[in-house]
Amino acid sequence: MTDTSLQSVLRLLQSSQLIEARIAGEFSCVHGISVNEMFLLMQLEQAPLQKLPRVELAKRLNTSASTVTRMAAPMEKLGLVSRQSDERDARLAFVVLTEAGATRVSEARTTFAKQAAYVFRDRWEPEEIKQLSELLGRLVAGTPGDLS
Amino acid sequence: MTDTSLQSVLRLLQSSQLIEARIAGEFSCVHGISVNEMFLLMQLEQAPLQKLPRVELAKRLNTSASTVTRMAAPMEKLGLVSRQSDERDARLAFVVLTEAGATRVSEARTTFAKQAAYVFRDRWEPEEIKQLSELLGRLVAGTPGDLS
DNA sequence: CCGAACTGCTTGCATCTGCAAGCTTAACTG
DNA sequence: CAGTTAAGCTTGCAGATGCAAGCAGTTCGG
Repeated sequence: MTDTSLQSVLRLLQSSQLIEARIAGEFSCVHGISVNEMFLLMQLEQAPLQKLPRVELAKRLNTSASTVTRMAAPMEKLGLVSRQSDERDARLAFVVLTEAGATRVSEARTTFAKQAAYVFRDRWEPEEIKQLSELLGRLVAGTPGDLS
Repeated sequence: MTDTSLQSVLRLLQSSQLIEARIAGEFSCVHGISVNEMFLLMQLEQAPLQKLPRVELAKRLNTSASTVTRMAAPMEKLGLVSRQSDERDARLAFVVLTEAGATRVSEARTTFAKQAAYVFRDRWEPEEIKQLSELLGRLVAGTPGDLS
């Protein structure tokens, strides 16, 4: 008799790997950015002023500050984000979404949505996808970086 | 108006990151192996003869052959798996689950199950967890490495 | 029987990531 | 006000991973 929670988490991690592997290659070829880079842009897009301090961004992406530093550098060269410091607190270095970044993330989301739809192609009723979305929503609810 | 498939996949990837981050540290401290190493052992455990060729193992773990080679090496030194070649086909190098490996994966699964249960602590009805498990089951169904 | 194509595995290289240490700046304490 | 502590960011180092190349062994076609 297998534990239900165990089975859920196993399947969750496994399906996540599966989907990412299926999506990642084509996605980055089309848009020149990785899925994680899109996530970064989406976090900025969602922020009130389209900008966030690096530490805050790290929390929302479930990653470390050093990773954010290293992700932002090449994206800055591409002009997708820019750097901005705070007048009050000279320690803060905001990552700011540029217009080019906003355009890019919009295009990327479209591609991503198509790939997501393909994951559920046939065999899935709209109602079931909605159900899955709501259940997963409870797992991410209340976390700092809740997209969607 | 957000697309439901998009939302589902976003939440799926995000919750996967979240859960892995929450679980990984304690897990590897307790058992001396990573979650991915446990997955490798579980694949062997599930195989008919508790052994698999490296390429097959790679497919089931959704990873590359080189990763399997590099994961197996240290685990062999720990005595959790051993290497065995095929009499008929000298190219094949099976990864074989040892008794020590079987013991370890059993212990690890127990810890993992506790951590999985903790993910759903309060706010989740057993029925909901089951529902989530079944929906995710449809995503992994038919894939070569379906655990659970 | 022999060469060509293929399969399974390993290894060099590049990339991504986290941790710990270090730097700069801010806040707190006596 | 000075010294200490803390916060934000970056960087050196180590570990994990994928791709492409290379090697060994098998299979297929003539």
